[in-house]
Amino acid sequence: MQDRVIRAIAEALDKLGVDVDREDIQLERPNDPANGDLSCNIALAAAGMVKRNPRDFAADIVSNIEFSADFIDRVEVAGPGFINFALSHSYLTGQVARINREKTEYGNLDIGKGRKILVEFVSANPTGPLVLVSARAATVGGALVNLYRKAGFEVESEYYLNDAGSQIEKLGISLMTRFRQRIGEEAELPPDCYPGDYLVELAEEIPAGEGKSWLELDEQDARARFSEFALDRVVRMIREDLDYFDIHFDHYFAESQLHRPGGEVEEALEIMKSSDVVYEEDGALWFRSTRFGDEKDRVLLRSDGSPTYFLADAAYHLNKFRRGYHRVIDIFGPDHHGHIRRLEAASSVFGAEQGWLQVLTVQWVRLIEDGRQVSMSKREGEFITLRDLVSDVGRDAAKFFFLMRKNQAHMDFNLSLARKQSDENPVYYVQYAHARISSIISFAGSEGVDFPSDTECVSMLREPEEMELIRKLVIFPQLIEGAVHNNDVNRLTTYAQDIAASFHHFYHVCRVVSSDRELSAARLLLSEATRLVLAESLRLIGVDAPERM
RNA sequence: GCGCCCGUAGCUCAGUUGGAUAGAGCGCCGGCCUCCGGAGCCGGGUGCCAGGGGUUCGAAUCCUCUCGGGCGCGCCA
Repeated sequence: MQDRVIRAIAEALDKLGVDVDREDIQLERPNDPANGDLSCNIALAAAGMVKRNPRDFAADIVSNIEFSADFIDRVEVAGPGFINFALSHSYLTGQVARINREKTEYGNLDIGKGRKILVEFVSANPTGPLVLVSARAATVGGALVNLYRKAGFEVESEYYLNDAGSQIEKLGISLMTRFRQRIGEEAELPPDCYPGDYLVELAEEIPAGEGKSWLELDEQDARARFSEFALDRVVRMIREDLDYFDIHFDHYFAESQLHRPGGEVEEALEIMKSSDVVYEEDGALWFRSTRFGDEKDRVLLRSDGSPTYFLADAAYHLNKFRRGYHRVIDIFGPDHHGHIRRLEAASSVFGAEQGWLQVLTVQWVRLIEDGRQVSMSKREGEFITLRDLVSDVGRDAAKFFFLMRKNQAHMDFNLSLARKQSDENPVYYVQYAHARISSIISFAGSEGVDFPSDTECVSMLREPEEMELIRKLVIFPQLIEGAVHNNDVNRLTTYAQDIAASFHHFYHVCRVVSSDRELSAARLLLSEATRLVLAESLRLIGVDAPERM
């Protein structure tokens, strides 16, 4: 739709002998409907170049522009020199028929052209249950995956499992301590270990005989046994949490595999050495990341020769790069934003182009109840978890609320509001619209009004509320495009609320099922088109679209 | 001190990658069910868009400085 308009403007400019890049011709949607459906500012933007008054220039463009009447029925100059286009009635109503035809494929785009991308998210350390930030990241990541798929990318989702390194050792020590306590030994949890109750529970699950036999091994082997046991259970717990939240990953990528002999850790090191971006100092090996805009250089190998967390992370990105993704998106928590530069630096050493790695950050979530902040830690070492939140407010409300904010903004999560199963809660507002439409459609069927095989009847739609609704349904593909382009999944929630509101307005003014059979058929098609767009928006967000509630 | 993020209505936040008169939800007040779902609709807003400067036809949006809040700044992960 936009392409057609841009082409027509470009042709008009050609006729006037004005040379403008097609890229520079941009369309937008005016907020005031009096200004039409699409607006172009090219006359304003190019007035300086052609040394003309923008309004006169715009008028010249308008008089040279050509459209078929079934697409655009009005083109006019307005304000300081905007060129405004009003879509024709037959084009708009025709879109209602189109949505009914394309169904869930409406809004599918081909900007991905089947290229592969990877979205890595959550990736919380497997040392305990998932907490709130992870829930937010899971929601954003899940929606992003859906969105990119809709835009024509081949998308894979991945969870990076830090199953190596010191925190796993501490996890083992923590569990070992809990086990000792369980069998009546004197044992105290060392500092820096994990004090959460879940480890006490895990210690109960270890068969007593087996646990005791582990304790008889030498210190290091004993720890390893407990670590292994803890890791297995905690990972299982995390997967269950994600399952419960209905977020699924194509891959779980274990850090430990990077450390295998000849693995990516070694390779990444070799590449860096041969790229002349490393140096030795104080017995350690450093990456000269400042050369790529990082604040300081980073250690790759400690003076005892062991690899840092960063080296493994870099190696992980080398692995991703070799897997041939067109683009890789990482979603980081607020405490990791300092890692962005160094990973971009490492990626470019491995040969990735600028922009290959896109890192999004999600910010902390504060819970608010009755206007006051809820303390995030229940007791020492126990934080409010994803599971706590979901069992409190429900999956749909949690996801919807997370996506009402842009991901890089801090958010106050209004628990009292999210819990309410009433009109005040925006999730139910949107879901209610979907349920209501479903109900109307089945009512229509019971009254003998069915979907017509011939969709000509849509031309009968002409009430202002009908047209307002149609205009909003028509922008769905552009909404998807903008959301993908900016990695802005939160636009979908705003849009869904907007569609729901427009439907309710329509519903209160226009009776769908009436004695006028043709009009009823037309409104049934409009209702179904709305339902399809709502359901699809909710699907992308990861929220159910119920037929009854 | 340095870096990143944030600052928009009483509260929580949108704001279409620089556009025309800045929007929604919550809260508060008042209306609307003999009729397809009242979890709905209609009406009620004096916002120095944190503040100063700049860029241009045009700024909540871009640049710069200041103020306020969050998070980072380890041979931890």
